[in-house]
Amino acid sequence: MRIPDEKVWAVVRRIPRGKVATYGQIARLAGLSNPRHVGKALKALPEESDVPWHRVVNARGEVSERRPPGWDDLQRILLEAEGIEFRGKGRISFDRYRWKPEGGEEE
DNA sequence: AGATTGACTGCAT
DNA sequence: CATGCAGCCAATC
Repeated sequence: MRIPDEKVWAVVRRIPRGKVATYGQIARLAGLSNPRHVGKALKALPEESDVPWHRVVNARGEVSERRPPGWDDLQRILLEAEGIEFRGKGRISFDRYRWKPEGGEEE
């Protein structure tokens, strides 16, 4: 892998419980040039990992659709378990749950 | 080696 | 607020 996927996982691990981050934020923190690579790293993420990949959402504040339908539904369940509230169709209130990277990681 | 795709983003309409 | 188009890098075909 040319892209430091472990770095991405490290950033995702830093996400406090009850908050979410966008691929762009993670990509920037991980030093990646393209947010798409974040998705690739998460795709290669082993399930035995303790990385809260479910806290990673797209810029619109909604869960991204993966290739196999149904997997994204699991993410929503996990987010609700974290205490995150969804809007009508499955969108998250960013103003409330957006994670502030290395600027005051409060929990 | 060239073309296509992919867990995306940002700005314009 | 939803939709459309372009940019981006790496992996895969």
